[in-house]
Amino acid sequence: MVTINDIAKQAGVAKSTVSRYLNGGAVSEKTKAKLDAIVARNDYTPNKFAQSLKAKRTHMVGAIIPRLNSYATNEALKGLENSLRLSKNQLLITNADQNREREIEAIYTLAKQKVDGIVLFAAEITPEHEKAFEESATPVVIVGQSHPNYHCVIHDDEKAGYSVGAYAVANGHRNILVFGVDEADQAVGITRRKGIEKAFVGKDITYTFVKTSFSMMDAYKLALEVLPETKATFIIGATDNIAIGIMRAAHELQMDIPNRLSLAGFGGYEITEAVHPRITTVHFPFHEAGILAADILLQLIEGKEMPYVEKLDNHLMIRESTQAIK
Amino acid sequence: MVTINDIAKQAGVAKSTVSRYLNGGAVSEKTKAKLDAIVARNDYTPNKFAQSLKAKRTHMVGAIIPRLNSYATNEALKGLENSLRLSKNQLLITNADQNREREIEAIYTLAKQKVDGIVLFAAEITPEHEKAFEESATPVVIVGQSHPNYHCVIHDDEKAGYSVGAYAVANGHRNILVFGVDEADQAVGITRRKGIEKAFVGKDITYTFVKTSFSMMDAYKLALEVLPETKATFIIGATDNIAIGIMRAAHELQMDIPNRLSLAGFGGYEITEAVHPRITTVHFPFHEAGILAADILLQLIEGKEMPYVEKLDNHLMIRESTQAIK
DNA sequence: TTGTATGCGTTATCAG
DNA sequence: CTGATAACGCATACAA
Repeated sequence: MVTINDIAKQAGVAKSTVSRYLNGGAVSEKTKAKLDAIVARNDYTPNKFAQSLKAKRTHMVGAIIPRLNSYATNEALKGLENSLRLSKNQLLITNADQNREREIEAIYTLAKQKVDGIVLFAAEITPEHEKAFEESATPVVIVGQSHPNYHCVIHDDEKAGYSVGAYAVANGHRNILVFGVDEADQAVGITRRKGIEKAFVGKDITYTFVKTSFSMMDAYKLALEVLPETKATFIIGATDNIAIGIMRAAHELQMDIPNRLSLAGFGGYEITEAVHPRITTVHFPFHEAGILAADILLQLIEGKEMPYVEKLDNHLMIRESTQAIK
Repeated sequence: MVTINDIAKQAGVAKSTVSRYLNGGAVSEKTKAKLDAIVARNDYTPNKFAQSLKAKRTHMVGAIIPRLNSYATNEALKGLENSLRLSKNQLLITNADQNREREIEAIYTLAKQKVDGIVLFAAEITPEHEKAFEESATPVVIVGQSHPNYHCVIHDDEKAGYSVGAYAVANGHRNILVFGVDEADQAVGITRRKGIEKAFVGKDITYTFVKTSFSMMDAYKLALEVLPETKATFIIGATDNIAIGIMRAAHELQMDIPNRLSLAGFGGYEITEAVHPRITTVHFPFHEAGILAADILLQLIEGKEMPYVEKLDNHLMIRESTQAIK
């Protein structure tokens, strides 16, 4: 490995001069030219670890994601990585695989790696999370959930829920079935649901709520039980994945979508456009969420003050899986 | 930040003793007990950078992936990360976003970060790749493509192709349409196709090949053009994504699957089981590929010799999207 | 503008 | 079994 010392020797100067040259300090034109050549010839690059040891700045930021194959986090990750790359930072992705302990562990691991900041794609913020953040003393941005003590990038889940609920009502549906998730997930389990229900207030709607998980397969199985008995004409899945699980069950049960049943989801995943019929859904700006998270984190790392909550907009996309009651 | 020096002072020993204690060297029971307490109390952890500076070993390995939302790479990544975590290594994921330049750039970036090794999920290995690997002098494992100069974990694509081709033939299909991809992707574009075609040799098959990309949308658009005219009774998509694109087009064109058209794909993606009808496909052990890649890389880092090619098996999963000719 | 000296936190060597 | 010391590669205060 070629070090700053090798360069200094070849150039016949002190290594401190080379260091200055590298970091934009005062160097004479002549030595600068000489160093230009020598550095290029050896294609020398400074040792990041030696630098970090001094500078206390690693130019690495960690991301903790709940699982790898989520359209939402993947899109956000893309935005995040891109912004980070432009500002010469490296993204370190850790997959917690839906496991809370691994999520906490990841915070500590990343802190040990001395990342400059952490982006957490969260379902839930527990006291253990807070403790871990406390101890690691690292700037944090949370994506997808809101929390009073941390900087958050969130989606307007209440609006999203309301859009779908109001759309169903406006199209004459009076019996509506919702496949939701546990309240542990604040954004989806509580806020989004609240938005949906708000649309029903004072409207004489028969409304049923059943609880499932984020898994396509679980939604499918539950739908297989629930659908045959339902009188509902409009079904809302709390995510597009859930909607797809429901759709599969409906197909197998020969319940035509949208004639027998309207179906809507949330997310705007690519796959909702590839199935038949295409699924009505709410499009969330996941990519922008990633970019925004990078922005905020970078500012935080610089020591700047930032607003605690950034709420992103979303909009309903009406497609063939839903129709008005005749 | 609490350092080895602080610990040493508190314990009234030399820091070298603490270091030995930390790294399993010879320490008396008494000082060991004392250090146990002090280290715990301060919850001291060694500074990774100072360690890396000495050890020339960062315990980080880099993964370069072509894109984030690929079922295949996500599964492999999961296996990879898990194995790495068990051996106390950190995974650094870099998304090249289908861009060859960014792929090359990533190799250099990771090398600068001094990762101990690199796992490349590749579509194609160009001379630039080779050059980058050469210069970075880092152990490399390539997943999904084979190359004579590097350690590779590959799938038996020829067998996979043959399975599907032979299945179609055995079920009486005589006119077969294949949606393939460019030959730049050796594994899918050449080997897999070769396997398919091998099954047709000497069988009096009318065989048509059309070329598309890996994108679901592209396959859909192409299918919309090609399907109306085709006399084929069996369609093979080179990946499950392509198959899904074809399926959407078939739905829109009111061509019933499987009665009018049998449809098969490759991969075993979860989504093939969630659509209706479920798609016949070849299941590849992506997760195992990741685990195996981690294994090999770790050995390589230790300086051990390893076989250059590991080929993984796969098997056909027959589902409702295909049926025999009546 | 340049060079010298020192420290960052750790591990390894070697003498005690 | 322990401690002093050098070394890893770099940045910087200070002197020249």
